[in-house]
Amino acid sequence: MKIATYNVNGVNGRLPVLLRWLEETTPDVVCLQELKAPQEKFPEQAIRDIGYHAIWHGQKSWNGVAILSRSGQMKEVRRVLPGDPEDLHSRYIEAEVDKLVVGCLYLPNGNPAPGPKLDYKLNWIKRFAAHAQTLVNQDMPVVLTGDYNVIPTGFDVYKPERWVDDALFRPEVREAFHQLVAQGWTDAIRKLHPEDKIYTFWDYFRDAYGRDAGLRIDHFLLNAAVSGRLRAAGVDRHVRGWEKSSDHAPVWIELANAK
DNA sequence: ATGCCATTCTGTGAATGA
Repeated sequence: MKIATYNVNGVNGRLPVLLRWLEETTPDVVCLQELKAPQEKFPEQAIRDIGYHAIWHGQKSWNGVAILSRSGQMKEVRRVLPGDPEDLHSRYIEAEVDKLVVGCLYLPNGNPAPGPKLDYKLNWIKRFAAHAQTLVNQDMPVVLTGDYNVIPTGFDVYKPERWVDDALFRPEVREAFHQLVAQGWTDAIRKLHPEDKIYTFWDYFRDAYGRDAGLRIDHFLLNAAVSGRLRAAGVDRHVRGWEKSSDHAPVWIELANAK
């Protein structure tokens, strides 16, 4: 089965691109981030018309996450990240689908840093790590995917020295991400492509895509119950080159069927 | 250091993004 993640940067403004990509690649499960649409403005019918059942948690103007499934048998587990009832951002949704637990996340950006946005980001990672700790050792296969807004290493950015003070690459952010992974998660893209330069985001500015000045910030973390089924992983880079594209490209993995 | 571009909306610029 194929699972994909895509930060769409506006699900309604991006709808033609999203539908074209879904019809072209037909992933079984899709996690979307940055819907930038209130709950009632999610384009459910257009997505249903091409064969996907959807659950989503919208928010006006910002954030927003969704999970799509072609099998249609999806059981929502939660639509908020536990740990802070005051946090109203729509940044996490989790479901059981096709005998997997799928967590779809949009981790806070954190810029400008330092400052309250970086503090919010670090606190969000802490809450996410606490939740991930409850999932990592389960017998159930778990896939946590989305826009992590973290550049894991200097190899994951075109010019690391330009990013040292940025909230996507600051040492404390990288350290928090590495501690999360060290719970026992597999970074699926890097696992299968340890030597390749792989980016998932290219800024709209300065022809970043044309210069391949990218970042790897959209990730798949797999627990041990599923990591052995990982068969392929990649980035649909060409989608970033389409007219009216998101600044992110879709990222995907393929899993062998369960024994 | 800033702007570079693109999204959304209690809009016509501001806030946000990475």
